[in-house]
Amino acid sequence: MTRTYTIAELAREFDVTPRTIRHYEAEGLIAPLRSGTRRIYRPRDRTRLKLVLRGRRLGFSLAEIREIIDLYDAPAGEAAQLKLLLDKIMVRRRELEAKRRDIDASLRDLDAVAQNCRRRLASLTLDKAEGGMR
Amino acid sequence: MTRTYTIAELAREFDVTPRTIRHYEAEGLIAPLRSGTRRIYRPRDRTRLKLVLRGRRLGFSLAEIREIIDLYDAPAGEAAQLKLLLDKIMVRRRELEAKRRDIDASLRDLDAVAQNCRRRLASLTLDKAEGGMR
DNA sequence: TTGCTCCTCACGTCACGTGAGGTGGC
DNA sequence: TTGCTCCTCACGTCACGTGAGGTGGC
Repeated sequence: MTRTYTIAELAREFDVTPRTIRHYEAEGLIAPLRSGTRRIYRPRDRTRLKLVLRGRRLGFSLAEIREIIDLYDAPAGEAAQLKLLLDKIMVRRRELEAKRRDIDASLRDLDAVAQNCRRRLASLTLDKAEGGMR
Repeated sequence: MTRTYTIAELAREFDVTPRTIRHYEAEGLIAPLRSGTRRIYRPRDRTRLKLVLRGRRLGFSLAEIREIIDLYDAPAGEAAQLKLLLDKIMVRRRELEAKRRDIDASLRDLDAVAQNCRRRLASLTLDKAEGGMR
């Protein structure tokens, strides 16, 4: 008897609205059990939701997220199939690395502004001290 | 006399549609010059567009992107203002670091699937070789 | 005049947000 | 019965996509 979750529990845990979780189900990304009309989420549903939300935070569309998650539980298959799967994985890898470069560039820009900010602040404090010495 | 760009040139360079660029102008994120009805983009407009697109690739909303870009050319201001600016910068920094953790987690997952994939592939090739030896 | 590039509506779409109104078990 | 949580429509919004129809300079 493994743990289950209600929609509100998952919504709270991942800080999204129930509507968002229902939407992912309507799009076929999650498939919880039902007890009458209520949805029952198993650990694997929770894991899937987690993956979807991580993809969303990185700016992927739901269609892209679906393809990425499909890579995780792709059928074993033939050698040709496995090579194709490896190719797809490598394409996604490169996309993620490109995103990381974007992040690093943004961090560099922010740090430059922050440094400039601190210099101005230091010189302001200095002026004030000199004013006091006059 | 510095360089200028047409909307089609920028659209090609950054691989977006002209509509996207016009939309950012409608939202007040870029403000190109006009020659009659045609838009004329200066280097600074191009830089702004670049920043907007980088923010978009990272999944920020246009409202967030506006706030982030505003951090770059915020007025000098008083010490209190500067401290507030530094606070905002640090908030954004933490957001970016969280995104980087998401990326690293995704890369680890993908690499695990890829490794598994390569193992299966290797064992398949081995089976084939053994088949030939029989 | 013919192309080409640009323009402004304006409706469609994707990923939800946000109520409106109704149901089911402590 | 009263709350509480869940449900299903269904319309609104944000960030554009995608034509439709019209204009201006080689």
